[in-house]
Amino acid sequence: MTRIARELGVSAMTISNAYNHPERLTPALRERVLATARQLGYPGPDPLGRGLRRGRVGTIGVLYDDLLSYAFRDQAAVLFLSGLSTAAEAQGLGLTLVPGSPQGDRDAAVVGRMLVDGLVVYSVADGDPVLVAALERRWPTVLVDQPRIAGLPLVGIDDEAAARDAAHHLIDLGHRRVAVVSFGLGPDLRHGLADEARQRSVAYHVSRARLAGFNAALAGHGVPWSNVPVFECPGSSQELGRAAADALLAVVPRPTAILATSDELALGVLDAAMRRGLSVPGDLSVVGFDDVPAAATARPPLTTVSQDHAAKGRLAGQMLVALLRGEAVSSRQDVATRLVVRTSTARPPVDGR
Amino acid sequence: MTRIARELGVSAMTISNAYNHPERLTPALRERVLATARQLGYPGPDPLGRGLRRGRVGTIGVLYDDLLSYAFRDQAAVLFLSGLSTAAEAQGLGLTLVPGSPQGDRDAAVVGRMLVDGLVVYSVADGDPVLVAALERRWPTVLVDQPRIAGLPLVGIDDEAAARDAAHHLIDLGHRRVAVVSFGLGPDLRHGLADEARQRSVAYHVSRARLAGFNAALAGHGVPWSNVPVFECPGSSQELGRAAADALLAVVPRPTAILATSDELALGVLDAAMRRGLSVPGDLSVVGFDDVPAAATARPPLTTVSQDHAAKGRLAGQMLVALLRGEAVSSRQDVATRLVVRTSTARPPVDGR
DNA sequence: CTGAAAGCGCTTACAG
DNA sequence: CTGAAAGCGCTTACAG
Repeated sequence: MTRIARELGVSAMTISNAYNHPERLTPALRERVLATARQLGYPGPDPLGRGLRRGRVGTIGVLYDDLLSYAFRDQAAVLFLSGLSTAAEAQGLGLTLVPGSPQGDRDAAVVGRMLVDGLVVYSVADGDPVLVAALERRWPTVLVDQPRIAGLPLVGIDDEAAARDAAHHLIDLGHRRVAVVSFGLGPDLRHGLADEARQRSVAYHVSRARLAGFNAALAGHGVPWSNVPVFECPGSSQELGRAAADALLAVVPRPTAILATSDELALGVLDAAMRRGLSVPGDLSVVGFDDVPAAATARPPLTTVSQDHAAKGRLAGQMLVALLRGEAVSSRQDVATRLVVRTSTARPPVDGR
Repeated sequence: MTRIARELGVSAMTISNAYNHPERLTPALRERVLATARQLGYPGPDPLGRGLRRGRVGTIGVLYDDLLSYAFRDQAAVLFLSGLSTAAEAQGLGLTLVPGSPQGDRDAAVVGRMLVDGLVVYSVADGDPVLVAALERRWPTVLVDQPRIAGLPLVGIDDEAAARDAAHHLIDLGHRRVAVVSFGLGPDLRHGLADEARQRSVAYHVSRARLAGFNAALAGHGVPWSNVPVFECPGSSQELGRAAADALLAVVPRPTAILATSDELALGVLDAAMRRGLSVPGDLSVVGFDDVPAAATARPPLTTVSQDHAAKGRLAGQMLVALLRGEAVSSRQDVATRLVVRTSTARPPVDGR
């Protein structure tokens, strides 16, 4: 910047104004500044200098679960980020995704290097060391799909009620042999049936709440939770859902219905059923969660819990923007959910097997 | 930092040393510094101040294609990032993913806000405005799966030769009615058969090279390229591959083989074939590209072009680290590829339909 | 083992 | 319409 100033015989401040307050310069001078900059290869003000002076860097950080490998395989997460980036862009804010390590051993030191003005925390495990370190920085922060933390606004859905409705729907249809396919209960990538101890130590708010909702609805109608196998997948993808269903459907007598905690998993379940020659919903009913676009076009179209992921992202972004402006923000915003009944659910087969 | 210094009656420099050069302090003093910091809620040196002074922020940026929505749906991209983050972490460098906008209208202004020491550019479309703006910043940069840019080191594979081998394999088996399922030819998210004009204007290096390889092998053996339908998908996912195959397999006479430019697409093709009751490889041969883990476990296991994505990421990371150190770096590093023949390919059906 | 000084690149009040 | 000065938070030589 000094180079350009010297070259033109003007002050550094004039260069700064050429970029930040064009109206303060005569158009001719501004043109001369930009032309000289181009010529000397000056790419515009260094964001470090600006950031230090302004106390703002113009970027929002997104903290998500360790598992980069799965975080974006779920259309729900992608829709959320798309809504968030819409809100950020509207304010001229950039978005930085702080990646996890695929081995799940992300180093909390990355937090000390983060150059952001605020943070959106999206479905991170309880006690995640990066989360802990980030909270210490006391950035303006919005939580999404997380347990409450005092003083931090939260965006979410009523996971437990939504899950209860989903399970209720199966009960109403007459199902009594129900199994669950769930994404991670903890950050340690377990894969397989989750026993009682495992279920008691769930580290993800969303998993905890949805299982609790399933439990409440089923147990309330004569299906003891201990009779409901819960297959845990280390993420949310069709492949994992398929593998989980392969395990659950090999049991005799087979479950007549499967509740999945995401549509991606549920789509995998549909696929596994088809590969085994089982008819959905004739032999097996399947319920998803999220209502991603693929749920409606699946074969058969998926009964699922609908929520507006993009709206959730936009809302979180707007709340963070308000926080950055020092405006008051409501401590909790719930996005509505709604059970969408399509044709992947029906009464159980008459022979009950 | 000044607060802590004042509180303890020491200089700011001592505080800095407590964090950056612990050995320069007596352990007792260091402990006092850290304790006071904790007490006063000081989270450690502000990375902005450090960055400005050091001329380094300790973070590598990754520029990838506009489409966040698809970038991570492909296991190949995820493996690449995992390799890259391994190399970055080994040097204590953070990784910042600069997200695109899902609508493909990412604003080049984000570049002016990026706080990074260097850049890895991963399969970005020719002329992408963010890429153009980023190159103007003259950060140390490594290109991956991109066309050459003078002065910038490049990591890649010989896409054209690998594609040629894949197509050759089908020719050798006797196939003459071949179709192609390709991921994006341009950043504009088209979906459907790509005519000649579209194929001439391919904006992604990788798509261009692979189509050229298919073309060379097929045309060289009596299968004119104009007879080979190329179905373009706006990304790389199983769903898109399935939809593409549905379109291609509806044609009479049906192709006896499909070449896909990624395994994700090929897995979708397998699924579409199965849903139509077609046997693979009895009725249809399918070839993928990438050899992601799911290729080997697919049903049937997928014939595909194998490349080591994680190694590619590690290599790119190591080259960027060398660049940041001012070390010399070779201008081009190719990762090996190899056609892995599994059981998704065989001779065409005798009746040829 | 600890400190005083300079300066990284920028922008904000305040003058003129 | 343009400028001189101060300072954002830090760390690096250099002294002592």
